Amino acid sequence: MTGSHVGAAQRGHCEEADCGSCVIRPLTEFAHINDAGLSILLAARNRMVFQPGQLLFRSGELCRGLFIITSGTVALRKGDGAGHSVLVRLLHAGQSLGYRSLFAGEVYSCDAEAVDDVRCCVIGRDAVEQIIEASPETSQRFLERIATDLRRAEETYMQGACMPVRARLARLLYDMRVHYGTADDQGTIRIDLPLQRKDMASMLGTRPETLARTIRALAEDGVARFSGRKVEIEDLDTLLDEFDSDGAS
Amino acid sequence: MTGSHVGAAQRGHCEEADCGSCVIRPLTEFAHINDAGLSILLAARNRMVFQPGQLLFRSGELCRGLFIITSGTVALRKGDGAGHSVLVRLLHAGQSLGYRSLFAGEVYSCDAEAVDDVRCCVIGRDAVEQIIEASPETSQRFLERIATDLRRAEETYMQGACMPVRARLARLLYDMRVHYGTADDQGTIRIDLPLQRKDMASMLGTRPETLARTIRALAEDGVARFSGRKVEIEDLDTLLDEFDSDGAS
DNA sequence: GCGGTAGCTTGACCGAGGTCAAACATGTCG
DNA sequence: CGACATGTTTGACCTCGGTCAAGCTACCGC
Repeated sequence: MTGSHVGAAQRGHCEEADCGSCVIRPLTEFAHINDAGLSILLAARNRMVFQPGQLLFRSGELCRGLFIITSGTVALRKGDGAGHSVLVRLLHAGQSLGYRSLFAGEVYSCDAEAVDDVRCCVIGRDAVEQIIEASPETSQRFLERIATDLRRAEETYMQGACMPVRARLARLLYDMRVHYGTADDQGTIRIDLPLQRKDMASMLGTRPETLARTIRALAEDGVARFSGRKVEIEDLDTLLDEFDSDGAS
Repeated sequence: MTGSHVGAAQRGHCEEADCGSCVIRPLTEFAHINDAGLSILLAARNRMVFQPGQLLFRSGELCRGLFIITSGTVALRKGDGAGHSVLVRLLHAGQSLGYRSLFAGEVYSCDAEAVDDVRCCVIGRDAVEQIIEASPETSQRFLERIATDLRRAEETYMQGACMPVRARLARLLYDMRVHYGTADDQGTIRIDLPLQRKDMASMLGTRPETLARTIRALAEDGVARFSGRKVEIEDLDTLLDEFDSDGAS
């Protein structure tokens, strides 16, 4: 996995001269734009690379445009005035970011931080407007996207309000399985967590200490075995029970 | 209260035959549609009235279309599988609802409940699509709207995660002041809360008992005086301090 | 008036999770 | 390799807020 961004992968995503043949674009809101839109996109897109920890943008800045991740993972972080900071969500290849501020006409409300090596294309806000004008169904895609984000945000809020940390952790693992997990033939799931404990904690709206304790509790109950950033889950159903049936053991 | 929707109030909002002269429309996402859009709107809109407690739609239903409130207040409620229910937000005249499901192409994720007597116009989803087609800048308005909602949802989430109930209550009062408050010449603010305690509590992500205690605490500290659904706030600054400076007294 | 029914408030208790501090691991760099 | 910094885990403690149960208070119909 460590070598995955040389060779095929590197060549795979938008590293070609042409957006038209980019393997990432079909995953984005620009999947179905017409030729007029495509040529605006091609002219405007600006490739960038970020090291782990670097910020794509920071809260309070004016929205320069739209970022489209072509490889890597980006974390959206929101800090309250005081020390507290919450990791709002993780974004992966094919997902765009910055659209919220772009469409609301507001400054960024989050920091966007590269979790690993991140490559992305940046499209200036004027260009985005032109593309939408040329290819109006693009707004539909963005409406869809934000509307889904909104539901998820509200669900996350609910979970924070009425589920214990343990159930939220179970759900987080369940979700991480998709992007960072593999299953062997016994059905054992192995997840390679992309985050350190304190970031996991801030995704769950809790502290590293509590997370550590919760992890131990899960381990003691045989739900999941943790070792550093690696997790092994023997049986997915036991994990599901953690949040389906309200954590009642 | 029972007689309030006869006479002036009834005549004021969209009770005319014509959407063009509707005093509410300029507040909505359809403020600037062209004549083509306007005539689709007029043909499609369907006026409805709801009593307090009635549901405009319920979670899980297919999205029939867009609701535009012309008078009254609507509460969006979200319940988890178990007994828990959270009041997500309040909506007022000029605001639309149902757009999240409409654009995401999902079923409703919340119950929408009339808080008081509510009048609204319903526009079928096909009509909304046609209006957007006729007047594409309408999508911009909706993008703006949802993007703002998303930021607010994320802020609410943060607050729940890292502010105590007391600070959240202070902020809620501060926000309610806009719609339900008046200020006299001494600067005393009087708010007439639209909700009963249990709904206030569910907006704050807490229980009525805790809310009652918090209310008492605020009263004892001279921040706000409560009496039933009436609140008096002598000095807005003391209220602001409650959440600006992290509730450190 | 008077009982009934919601809603609201209070008290007593308890538990999940936050905080502080210290030990332990895991790097990474000279 | 050892030294230092950074991340993780543990323990001890405490507080905020949830829960349960009991009074209050208001409003409503009779």
